[in-house]
Amino acid sequence: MTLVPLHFYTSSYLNKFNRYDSKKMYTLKKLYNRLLKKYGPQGWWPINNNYHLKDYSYPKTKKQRFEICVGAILTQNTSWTNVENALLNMRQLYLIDPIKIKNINENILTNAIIPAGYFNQKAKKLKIFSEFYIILKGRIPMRNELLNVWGIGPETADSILLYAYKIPTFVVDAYTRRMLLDMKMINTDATYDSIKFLFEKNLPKDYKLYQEFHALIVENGKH
DNA sequence: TTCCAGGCAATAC
DNA sequence: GTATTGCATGGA
Repeated sequence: MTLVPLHFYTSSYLNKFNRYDSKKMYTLKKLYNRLLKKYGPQGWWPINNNYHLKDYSYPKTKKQRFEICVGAILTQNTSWTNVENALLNMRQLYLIDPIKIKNINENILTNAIIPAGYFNQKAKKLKIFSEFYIILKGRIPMRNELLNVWGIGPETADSILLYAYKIPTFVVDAYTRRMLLDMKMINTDATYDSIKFLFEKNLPKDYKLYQEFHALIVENGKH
């Protein structure tokens, strides 16, 4: 399977649906096109409260990369508006920085992220993740390394890899599962990894496509 | 008032 | 190994 740019997924491409595509592949591509047409590009991951539509060059700086990681942890089971308020507080304290987070008094950090909910747990998670991040020294983490960090589960790990590091790994969330269940493409007992594999097997490994697809699924889930 | 959001770890069975 | 429970704010 060749790498296909985002623009390739247009209705004209679907009209030329070819016999080498599997049924699942066709279904997923059709789903993607339907969502993209309905909601338009989503511009994820938002950086500094800014959605960069059709610009897949982010993160542009190390600070932006780390901000995505922080946001991915803060948004666990929490609405993004609450996370934005927590990030706002953190920016005012110059806390979008792994060394600052590692060294700052945990109570101050906790206080800053109160709007994000689960603040005691998340403060601890940010501390632990920051130490891990510092040790990386800029190296791209392996998925298993991320999963071994306390507080980082499969969705957070994949979000970090996909949006902070542009690694084409598909992010599965509650909306994704619900949607595929409705489409009868999976059973209720499908594991996270099996759902992730379903997308990765049937779509080109294109980080732009995965970034947009996951964001569109979330947007659709909100409706 | 109740329910749930861009999950995860700990505990129970 | 799978099912349940605690974590917590803010908006609908």
